[in-house]
Amino acid sequence: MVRKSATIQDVAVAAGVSTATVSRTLSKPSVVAKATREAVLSAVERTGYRVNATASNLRRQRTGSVIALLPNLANPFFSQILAGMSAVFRQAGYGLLVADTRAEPDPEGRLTHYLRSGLADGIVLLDGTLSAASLTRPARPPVVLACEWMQEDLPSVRSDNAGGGALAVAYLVGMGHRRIGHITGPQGNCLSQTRLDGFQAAITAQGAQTRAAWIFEGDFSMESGAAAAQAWLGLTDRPSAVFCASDEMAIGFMGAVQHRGLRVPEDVSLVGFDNIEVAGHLSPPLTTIQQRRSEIGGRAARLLLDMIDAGSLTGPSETIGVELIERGSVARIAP
Amino acid sequence: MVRKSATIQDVAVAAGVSTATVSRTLSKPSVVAKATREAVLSAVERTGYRVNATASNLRRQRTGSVIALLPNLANPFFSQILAGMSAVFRQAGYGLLVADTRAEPDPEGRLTHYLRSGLADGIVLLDGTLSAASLTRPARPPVVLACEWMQEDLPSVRSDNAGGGALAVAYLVGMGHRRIGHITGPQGNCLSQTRLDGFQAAITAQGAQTRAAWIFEGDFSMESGAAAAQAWLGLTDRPSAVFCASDEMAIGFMGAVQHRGLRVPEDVSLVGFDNIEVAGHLSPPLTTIQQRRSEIGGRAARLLLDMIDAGSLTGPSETIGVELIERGSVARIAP
DNA sequence: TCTGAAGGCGCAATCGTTTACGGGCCGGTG
DNA sequence: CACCGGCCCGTAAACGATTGCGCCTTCAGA
Repeated sequence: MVRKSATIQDVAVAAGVSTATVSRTLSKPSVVAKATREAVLSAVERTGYRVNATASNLRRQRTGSVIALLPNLANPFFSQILAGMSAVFRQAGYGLLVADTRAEPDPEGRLTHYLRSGLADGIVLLDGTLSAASLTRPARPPVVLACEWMQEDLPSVRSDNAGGGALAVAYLVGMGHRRIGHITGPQGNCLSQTRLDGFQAAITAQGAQTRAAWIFEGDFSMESGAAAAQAWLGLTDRPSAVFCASDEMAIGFMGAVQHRGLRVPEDVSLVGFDNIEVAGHLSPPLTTIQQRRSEIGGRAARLLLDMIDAGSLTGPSETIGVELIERGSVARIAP
Repeated sequence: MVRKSATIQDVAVAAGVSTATVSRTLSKPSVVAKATREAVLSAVERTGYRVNATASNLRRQRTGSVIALLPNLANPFFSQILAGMSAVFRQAGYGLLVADTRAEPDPEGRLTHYLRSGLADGIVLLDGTLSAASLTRPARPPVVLACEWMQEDLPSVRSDNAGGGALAVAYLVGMGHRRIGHITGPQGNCLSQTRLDGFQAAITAQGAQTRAAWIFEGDFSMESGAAAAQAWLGLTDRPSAVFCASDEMAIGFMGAVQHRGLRVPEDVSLVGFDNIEVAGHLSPPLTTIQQRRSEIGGRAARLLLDMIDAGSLTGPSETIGVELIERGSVARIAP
């Protein structure tokens, strides 16, 4: 027969105390006498007791886990943020559940589901496009947004996206570029908009120029970067540099123009955004704006934990600085 | 005051039945009379009742979640397998917990911890290097390995790695190559070994040649691919093609030789392994062996669910076929 | 010696479900 | 009419931990 694992009862018997004392020894060791504590710990050791998290959670009216809702688990960008959260939650004794919102139909329904399900003590939302009406429900768990943000005043942790756009432009101008294009993310996305705003403000501030025909709409994917390259190739009057709102679009762009026999950075300079791992191994290696993904994840996790502890539905938003990683995809040109 | 969410008691009162009937209606609708069932469902609707998973799990002696242990959450290769598992587990009503084994010290201890903790009803292990002695414990949850495998007879779901190596060689020979090198994964890794075996068997079978100096040891990373390129550059007698045991190493290799001013595929042909997303957007696009990562994840998940249902610690291993994706990193040469 | 406070511990209720068991009720059969 | 077998459903006992309440000891101070 399979021996069930020991319960707190077994430990209590083995130590000659009550279950209450065992429980206290394990959770608040300071309130039990030294001798008792040692007897209990020894009994725990002997019986191989492990606290049953389910029972504990039921009694304590919590679930012991948090859930991360992300648009696409397969996207390395998101999974690196997850990695940052993972360690923080684990140390705090929370399990990290993951769910892919876009893998199935009705992503907003999924969010609503998780808000109501009581499956988690908190939610990290990595998809700012979801705007569930259920966020106004009174008895929902705390939610923090990572990377993206929404109109509702949910706390969020994100990079300085506008600053990144400005940084890219300043660098390009410093390298002698005056005519600068941009590939945006999908329309309506907060990241797209903020990076575009930062880009345009810096263009003006730096005395560079851009124009409507040089602003290509993408969706962060490599394919859309390649499509932008086609549009760029079709221009009679091309910008000498393009700031891409994601590394993936920069890669798509680069691959497509190289495929046409043009060269980066001689024929066009590129600056990406994200600093994904492959960026440094391309030819030429990609100059890009680095987001500290792991830190974003870690901060979001800690923020959520604070809210859970405080029983609060709101908290302070945070902005993480970005920096430019200089590599080889931008040419120095004579102005 | 914050209204707690309705319990099964509230529903029972609202429907004028006992809690047992409510529970039965929700889990085995066929055993309650139609009229009763409708009354209960209506009461559920009215009260906004949601079953408390923690209480249910406690009573049913399960946890309702499975845990995926992966060496590195930030690695897109693994996260895509996760994505494949995610949907399957969700539909089966299981939550998917993730944990990063290598993010913290003592990965084997972590595995042991999860085996004993009772936190999950099953474990998907994506790290074949862990060989916890605890796997022999009698009362452990079922475990399946995905991608990798171990000496112990745990069920596993993996690609046809040897077949992939052979496929690469056959293709290269078909393109006229006779002198073929290889970048392996880390020594001792089962994937490395199997791909190497498939490679060498095919070299012999196809009448091509390789030699010890053309076999470079890598670790699947871009850096190690770049290092292999340095070694390759240092050879006086170079192979005309290199089969890389991962796309990442192929990318590192390609970046490094291009950086030296050599060209792919004119100066060296490359075949990768995995077909990661960026492979098709490189210049040249990378010819590679495709692994069906999402399917691996899905199959592993289903296998684990079967084992959980059957209360079994063993199950059938599966091998998923691979295919060669022809792109532009291999030149046709005159033999 | 008596009193009060405080430290240490046990009793038992409680968290919300599931499910074995048994008891009505109804209809059919002998 | 008695009996029996199915349906349905309610009663109540778990599942394993946490914790408010209160009792008992001990010890210091008067």
